[in-house]
Amino acid sequence: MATMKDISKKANVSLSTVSAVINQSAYVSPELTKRVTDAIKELNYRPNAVARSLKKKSTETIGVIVTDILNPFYPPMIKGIEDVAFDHNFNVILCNTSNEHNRISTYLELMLEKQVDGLLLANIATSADLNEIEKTGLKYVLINRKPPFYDKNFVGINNTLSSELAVNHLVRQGYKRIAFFGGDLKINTARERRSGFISCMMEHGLDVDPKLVFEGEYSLDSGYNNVKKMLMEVEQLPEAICTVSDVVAFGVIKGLRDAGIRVPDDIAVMGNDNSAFSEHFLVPLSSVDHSSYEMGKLSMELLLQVIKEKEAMADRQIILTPSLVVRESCGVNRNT
Amino acid sequence: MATMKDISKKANVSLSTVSAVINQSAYVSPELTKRVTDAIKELNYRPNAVARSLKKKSTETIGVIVTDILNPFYPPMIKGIEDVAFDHNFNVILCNTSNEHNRISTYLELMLEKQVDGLLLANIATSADLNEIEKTGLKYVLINRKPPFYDKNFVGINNTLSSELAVNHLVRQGYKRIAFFGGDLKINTARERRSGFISCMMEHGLDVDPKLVFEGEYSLDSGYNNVKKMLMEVEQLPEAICTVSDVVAFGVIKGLRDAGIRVPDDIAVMGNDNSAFSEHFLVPLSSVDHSSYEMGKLSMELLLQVIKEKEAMADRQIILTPSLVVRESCGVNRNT
DNA sequence: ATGAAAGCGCTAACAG
DNA sequence: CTGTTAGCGCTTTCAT
Repeated sequence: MATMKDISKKANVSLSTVSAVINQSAYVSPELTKRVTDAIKELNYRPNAVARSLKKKSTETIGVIVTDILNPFYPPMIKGIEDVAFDHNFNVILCNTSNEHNRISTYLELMLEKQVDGLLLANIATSADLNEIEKTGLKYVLINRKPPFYDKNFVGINNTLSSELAVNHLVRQGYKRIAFFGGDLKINTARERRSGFISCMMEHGLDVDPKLVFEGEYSLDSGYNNVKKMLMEVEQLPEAICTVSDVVAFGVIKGLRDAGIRVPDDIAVMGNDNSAFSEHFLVPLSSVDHSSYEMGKLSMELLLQVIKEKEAMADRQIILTPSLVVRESCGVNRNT
Repeated sequence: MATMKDISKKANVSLSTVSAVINQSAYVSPELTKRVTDAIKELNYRPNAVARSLKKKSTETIGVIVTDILNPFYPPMIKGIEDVAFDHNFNVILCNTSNEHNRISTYLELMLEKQVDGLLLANIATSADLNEIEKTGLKYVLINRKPPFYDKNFVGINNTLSSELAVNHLVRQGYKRIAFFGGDLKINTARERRSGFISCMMEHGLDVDPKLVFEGEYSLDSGYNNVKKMLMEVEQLPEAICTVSDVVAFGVIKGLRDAGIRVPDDIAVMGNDNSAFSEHFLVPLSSVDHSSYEMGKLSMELLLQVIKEKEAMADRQIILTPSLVVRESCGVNRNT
């Protein structure tokens, strides 16, 4: 690879002149400029970003840490991140922990060593994890989940509202006895969606049967297993099931099907997330869209601001508004 | 951030001693070693990978270029890549062209500047693209698709066989009049799958009606539109449809459904890819698994070898064997 | 076995 | 306006 030195020789100018034309950081006479650009072309010169980074202490690279790229929630988010990174000539180092929690420390160290300019982390839910992140001293923004009392840079979604949208739809469809298939209550999104469900039910003057409120995980298996459990333990089945996320809804529908229960004819099922595939699922899933592409985009834009700002800027929490997506899994309005 | 210099001062040893203990590149007396490691801990020192890279001319970073991370084909592949990268302390810079073909040049330049140790590129199908890649002088391996006459490092799948598996299954189910919904014939995978289909049909002594062989793209819309076309143009519908990929099959099934044609009762549909959601699709899709996770893994392993080898090593083409996955979309055996 | 010093390719004072 | 020079943080001969 040609270096700046090669260019300076070829063009018969000094190093700083070469640097000046490359970075347009100072006026250079048209003549010298041409000599330099010609030499660059001739030698097919490309600046060495590693050397530049060493000097400038900035790599124009950020790290993105996600738990499982196989989860359909992530690809749109990553695309959003990558799109704005690309527009700003930043690169994205992808770190996929594959749900192995201990990988995160290793990634954090690697990112530190590689001198990334910042970090984007999806689904950090515990103070312990947050601590590790803080210890790196890197700039960062959290996405989607957040640890207790977290009040720094964040972009997420109004989870309470997402449940309300779901319940309202179900109620409008005429369902009254509604179950909730939730997630891990250690995670704020699961807590908020659950409480949004309960309060909205009360708002409608509807009972929530404690036997019909399940905890679980954000996984298909969790939905499937909780259906089994419900079928065993509950004598009077619900008319509708409100789930904490689409993947859970997928599991629920599978479980119901396996038990010979039709969706939506016998029981309606509502998702939450609107993941890529819900539209094409066994039974097209009504859901609540969280626009994870937008989340990715906004989080990267926020991070970029944080990075550019020399002085620490005020932290910001961006909360997106979810929107209802009606498909087939909750049937047709019963009232009409 | 603490630097090696800080450590050397604190531990009262020379820079080279510090370097030696960090890299275990030379014997250092236990005593000095301890002084150094203590200092490292005390100052919470992390080596600066940028500086190291500048010196060593290697970044332990590779670039991965894909066309669209939203395509369910990619996440498993990327996961495979990332998993082996992680095991070797490599990082992955993700480049998502979002199907904007011109983005690829920009990414290539960025990767060059960032001095990545190598490149993994999925779905490079033209000689023009290949040329651009070659011009960078970077080490690379191609995944899945390949340009005409390409005989360098590659990991892909036996596309001919994938069609044969599909046809054999369909024939075994008793179908005789079988359509083929293909892809863009400029792409080798589409060509190979198509010719695999035709030759396997002939092998079985079955006619292939030219009106029942469609070109298209690897997209849902393509499948959908070709169904419409078929419905308009063909008087006698096929008993089964063999598709070039799952997304096409998705479109086909949607199109058939919209026309009131049931799958598999009226027409059977076979996928090819076995993408993540096929199992949960409207009608669970029978398909041919390409194990894209494995492809990702193997390609990264191959690239790592290429990078480690000082002398150019012989190029290698790894062709994986697909396997049949039977679900519901091709119905139950008609012969029994 | 340890240390001194040169240099990776670039940027940014500073001088002229 | 252009050139000289001193590093950025690290590795690696080469002496000692």
